[in-house]
Amino acid sequence: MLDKRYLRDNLEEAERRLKTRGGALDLAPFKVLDERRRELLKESEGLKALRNKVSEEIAQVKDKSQAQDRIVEMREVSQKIKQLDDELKGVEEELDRILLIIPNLPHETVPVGLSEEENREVRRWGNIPALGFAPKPHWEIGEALGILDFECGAKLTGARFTLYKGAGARLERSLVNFMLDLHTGEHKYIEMLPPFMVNRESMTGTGQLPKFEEDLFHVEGFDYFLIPTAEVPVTNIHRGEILRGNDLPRCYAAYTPCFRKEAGSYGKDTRGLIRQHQFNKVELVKFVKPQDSHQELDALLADAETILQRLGLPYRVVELCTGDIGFSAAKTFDIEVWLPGQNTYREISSCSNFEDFQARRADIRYREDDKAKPEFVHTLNGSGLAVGRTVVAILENCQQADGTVTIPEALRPYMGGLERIG
RNA sequence: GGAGAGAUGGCCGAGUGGUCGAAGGCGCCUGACUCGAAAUCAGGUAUGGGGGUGACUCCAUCUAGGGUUCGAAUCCCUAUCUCUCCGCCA
Repeated sequence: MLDKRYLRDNLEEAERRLKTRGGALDLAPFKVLDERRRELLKESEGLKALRNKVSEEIAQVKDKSQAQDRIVEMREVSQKIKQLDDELKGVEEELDRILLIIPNLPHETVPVGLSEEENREVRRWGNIPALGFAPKPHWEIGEALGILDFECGAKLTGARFTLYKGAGARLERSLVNFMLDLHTGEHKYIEMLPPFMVNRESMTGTGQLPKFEEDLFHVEGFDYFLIPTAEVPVTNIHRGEILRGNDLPRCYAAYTPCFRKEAGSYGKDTRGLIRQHQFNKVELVKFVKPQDSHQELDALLADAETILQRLGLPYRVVELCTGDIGFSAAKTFDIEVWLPGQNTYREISSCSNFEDFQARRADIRYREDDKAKPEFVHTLNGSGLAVGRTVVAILENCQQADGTVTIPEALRPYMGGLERIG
C-alpha cells in the first residue's frame, strides 16, 4: 500500500512511475474520494466535539429535567453524526479498495521495460558443464532412475503433482536441511516453521489479496488459504507490531511447501517439476530499517547464491525491469540456474525489496529508541532456494553418460554418504 | 462436538453508565543524591487522524463489528481468540 499522503501530494509523479509497470491506472477516483473523506471527517469531528462538551455539561446538572432541551438537541446531533459516519465509512471502504490494488512504486534504479525481454543480466557464476553427450531433461532422468513418478502424482491428485520416491525423496529432504543449516548456521537467520494455511488478513498484509485471489487455493469451510510462499506467514509474524530499533534487522528462514493454482499458465512447463501446484521452498525474510534495505537486499541475494555455489550449479543473476517486478516489490533480482536439459537459464530464486509497501499494509513498525515515533520497517524476502527446481538443476547438471547422477559433494553428508544415484 | 470463564496501555492489574485515555504496580526515560553504580526521591512515559509557525488543540481507539443512550471500558447482540472441564483425536 502506498502512503495516502504521498499520493495526495504527488499524484502525477505516482501515476508516471506506476505507468512504467505497464497497464493503465487512473488515480483520479482516489483524489475525489480522498477530498470527500476529509470534508466528512471535519464535519463529523466538529459535531462530536460539540456533543462531548454538552454531554459533560449534562453530567454536571443534578436535576436532569433541567437539561431536557439539551438532551433533545444532542439526540439530533447524534443522528446527524451517524449519517455522516455512515457516508464516511462508505468513502473509506472505497478508498481502501483502491489503495489495496495499487502496486508498489518501482525503485528509481529499476530498469524501465515492459517485459522480461528487458530484464538486465547482472552477473554469471560457474561454468556450463561440458557433458560430451546429449543432455536429457530431468523428467526422463528421474523416471529412468525411479525417483520421480509423475503418473502416480497425477493418479493421487492430478496434473502438476509429483510423487518423489527413494533417493529422490531423500534428495528433496536433504536439500531442505542443507539450505536451512547453511542459512541458520553461517548466515544467522532464525529458523521458523509457520502454519501452511493463513487467513485473509495475512494474505492482504503481504499483497496476495485482494488482487490475486484466483491464484490461491482456498480451504472449504474456513476462510483460510494455502500459502503460495512462506513469505506470507513469515512476514505476517510481526503484523500489527512495533519492533525495537536494536532488534533490527530480523532475519528468518523457513521451510514450507507452497501451493499455487498456476491459473493462466496452461500449456506452460507441463512436463517435469518446473511448475507444480505444490512445491517445497526455503524462504528468507528480513525486517530492516529503511536506510538499510537496499544493502540488505544485496546481502539476501548473496545468501541465496551461496547455495548454488556450494552445490556447484552454474547460474546468472538478473535484475527485473519495471514491467516484470511483482505487485508488492520495489526492486527484484532473480537467480536463474542453468538447465542443460532445456539449454537455458530458469528462475530458481526471486529476491525482492518491498520497502514499506507490505509494512504499511500489515502495520509493521519499529521505534528507533523509546522516545522516537514509530516508523514503518522495510521488508524483504527471497527464495533460498526453490527446492524442486534445485532437484531439477542437480539432475540435469550432474547427469552422467550412463544415466546416473552424481550428488554434489556438499550434499553427501545429508544423503548418508551417497555419491551417486543409479 | 458439549458446558463454562475470560480478552483493559510495553507487561501485570483495578475499574459495572458521566469528573476514565483509563487507579496502582512493574518496566522504561529525565532529573536529584553519588567518585560511579545500586537503593531512594521527584517528574515524565500509548497509537492513529485533523487543525495551528508554535505553546497547543480537537476527534477516535479499553479484541473486532453492530446496537441502546444526551453520554459506553462499563449495558445488549454477533464474530474472533484464549483458558478450564467433558467427549473425540495424530
